[in-house]
Amino acid sequence: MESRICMNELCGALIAAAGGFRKGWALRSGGFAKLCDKCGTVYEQLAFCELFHLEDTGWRECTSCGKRLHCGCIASSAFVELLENGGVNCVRCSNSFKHKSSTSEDKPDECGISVENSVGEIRSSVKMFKQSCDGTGYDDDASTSHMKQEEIQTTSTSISIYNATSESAHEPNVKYREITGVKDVQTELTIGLASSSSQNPVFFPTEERELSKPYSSLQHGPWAPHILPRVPKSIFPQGFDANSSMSSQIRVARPPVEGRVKNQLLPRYWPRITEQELQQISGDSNATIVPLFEKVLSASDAGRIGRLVLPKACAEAYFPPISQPEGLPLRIQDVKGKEWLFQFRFWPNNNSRMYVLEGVTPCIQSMQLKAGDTVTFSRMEPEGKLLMGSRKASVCTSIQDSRISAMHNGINTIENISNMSDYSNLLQSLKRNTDSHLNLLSRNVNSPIGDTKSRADSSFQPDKKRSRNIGSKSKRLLIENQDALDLKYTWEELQDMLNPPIMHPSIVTIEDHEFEEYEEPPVFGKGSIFTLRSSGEQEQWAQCDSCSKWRRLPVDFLLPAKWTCQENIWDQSRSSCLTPDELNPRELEQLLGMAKGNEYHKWRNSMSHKPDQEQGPSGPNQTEQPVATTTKHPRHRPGCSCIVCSQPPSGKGKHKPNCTCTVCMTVKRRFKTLMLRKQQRQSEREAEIIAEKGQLKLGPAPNKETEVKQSTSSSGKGQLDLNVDPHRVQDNHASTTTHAISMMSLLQAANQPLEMYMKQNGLTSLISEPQASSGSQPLPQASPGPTTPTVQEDEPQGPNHKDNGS
DNA sequence: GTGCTGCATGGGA
DNA sequence: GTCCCATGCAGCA
Repeated sequence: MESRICMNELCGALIAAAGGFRKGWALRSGGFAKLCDKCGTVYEQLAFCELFHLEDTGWRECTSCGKRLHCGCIASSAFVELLENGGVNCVRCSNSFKHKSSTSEDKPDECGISVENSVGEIRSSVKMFKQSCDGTGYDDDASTSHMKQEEIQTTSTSISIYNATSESAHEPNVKYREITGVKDVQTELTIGLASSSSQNPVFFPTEERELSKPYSSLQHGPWAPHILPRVPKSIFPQGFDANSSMSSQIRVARPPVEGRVKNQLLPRYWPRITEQELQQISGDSNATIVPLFEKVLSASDAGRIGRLVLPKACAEAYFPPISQPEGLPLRIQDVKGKEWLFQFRFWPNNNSRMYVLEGVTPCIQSMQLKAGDTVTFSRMEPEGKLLMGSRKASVCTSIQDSRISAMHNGINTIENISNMSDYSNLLQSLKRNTDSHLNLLSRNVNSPIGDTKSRADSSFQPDKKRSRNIGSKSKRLLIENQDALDLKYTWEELQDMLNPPIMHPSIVTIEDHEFEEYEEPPVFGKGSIFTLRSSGEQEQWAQCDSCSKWRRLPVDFLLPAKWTCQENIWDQSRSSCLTPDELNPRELEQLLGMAKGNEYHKWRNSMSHKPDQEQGPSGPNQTEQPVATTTKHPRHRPGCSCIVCSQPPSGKGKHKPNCTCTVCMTVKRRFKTLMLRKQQRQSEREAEIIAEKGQLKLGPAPNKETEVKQSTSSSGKGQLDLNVDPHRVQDNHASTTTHAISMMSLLQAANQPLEMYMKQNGLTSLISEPQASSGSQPLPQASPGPTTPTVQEDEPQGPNHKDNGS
């Protein structure tokens, strides 16, 4: 058994992991402490404020007004006012609590909290504050303890779990169990001390504690300070500023002031929850909500994988300690009162941990969250229940966050923000901000209904960290790829996308720069869906904010934030909410289905580039088939002819076997061609074998590579025909021994733009409509093409290719 | 082929 | 250089 010297230099007792920490006691607040039996030095303690709170625990209740005071940890410091003498004041009645010191002889039956720092630093210390508990709070007069020390002595394993289910939380005799095997225990309110394992006990004196070490041995020792800035009472009357102003949001989420920098939560995790949101969460109950932290959902968080990566510091500070990667099941209640069960666990990662909540997908979907939105974690007091809220990445927050970001960047102060109009300030802040930040905003402008790509969503993240994501991973974003180019909106373009609610701004001159000042903040356009008719004509569909019906609008109409049927000036017959939907349910479903993956910038692209007017699926019975941007591949737009986009949809909505749409016909033809080619290769091999046999007699066979080279050059500039006309293939079979396949030629064939191919081959458009050839690369009407698509888009093309088969 | 799981990788602070 | 964490990805079911 490993022995250790007591870290208390004045003590120096040799303490064994097995027996040295004989004295352990549970906090009513749900934590444990262990101390040297000789000197009383506490080695590990869970400050209750940093974990779940049990009902009636974790609080001090003002004996005068009943207002619950918190111990003063970062998470809930809103409720205390520090006193110069180290005490805390009830912010309501100013009744203060005494600072009680303790000695080694004065060991507490249960842990209390003391405030021992006159400059606002609160330390949770077992030694210095003796309190008993009567179950209603922390009352010095209480003499009874529901927890007998004998019951709670830690053993050599030093691992205990305080099974704090709602029932047991009130029971005098609280059950304990070993942490091993607790995975199956649903520990909604489990408080535990993941102390050092029996195999590897770790104890650190304060100075040596490293925050990267497991939770158990860190942060929650008696010396672990929860440092708070001293907050003037006047600005902090109720814990949270009733005005959900930016400053109040920042103030609510105070980080530790100094010292253990690593222990500080990064600003991006500070909860910016507003009073309004708090009320929404708490509902009608009298419960107090303690905002813990928040996180902007990344693409992975919001993805289907169902794992929400938790900031390490937050996870370790506010979630129960876990010592095994499997972690614990965790119940978290959403704002609707629905409880979700997640698995809170971690992955070992570079000598550290990555904390994740698993199984969040249903919850994320229920909240209709996507990347870029924010999830907030709070704790309901006194129950200690974990709560999960959310905030959409709305324009408002982005404006606000932009301000915050700008301020963080030293761009604007609160003062000059207040001096400027919101709009002007936003513009100014944004304009001065990085291009990426700007682009992030712009990319989401007028984004259509439905899920957009997660990357785009994540790019909407306002703060600096998030904004840098867009360009961080080279794999994710090559600057020259199409997506990146799509991001390159100019500032002027972005301004165009802002739809000020009134059209006549007043002009304000600030530092020789003129700004348009609007009475109301700018809004981004309402989402809409862009479709392509069989005629090639683009149109826009917007949903009435009043009746939710979808109306057809001109494609170039920029929607305001709110739009109703009454504003449908283009179609008087449908300028009333009483007018039925233009689309039948099926069409509507189709439209909405296609909204997924549709993105403004793609529409914009198609507008600016005068899109490739290739037709989507359109048959004789589909006189009007809206074509949204493809979701198959992020770079592809309607009409993209690449091999990816030509594939039939997989999964839901798969085309029927007898479907004769362009895509299906293409695939069928390709398949046929592929089979023919396979046969052809087989024939080639056979012929080769025969030839080789013959060569054995006549002489050495030509190098295969040479053969390939020769054959490639003879088959039209090295291009490969994946979709050669079967008949021609048949006809030319005799001479196709020269056809060879290489990966490069396959790729070339697959990437051959349809338009180029058609142009080079003098083929007509795939669609019969004349508009279809009005793309950026007009397709010559070399011959009166058939009205049914002539699909040969993948035939091999060299720049001078004339005839594939011959 | 698809989805899940656990870990690895690498950019950025 | 260290740490965090978003995401990639191999292995597996």
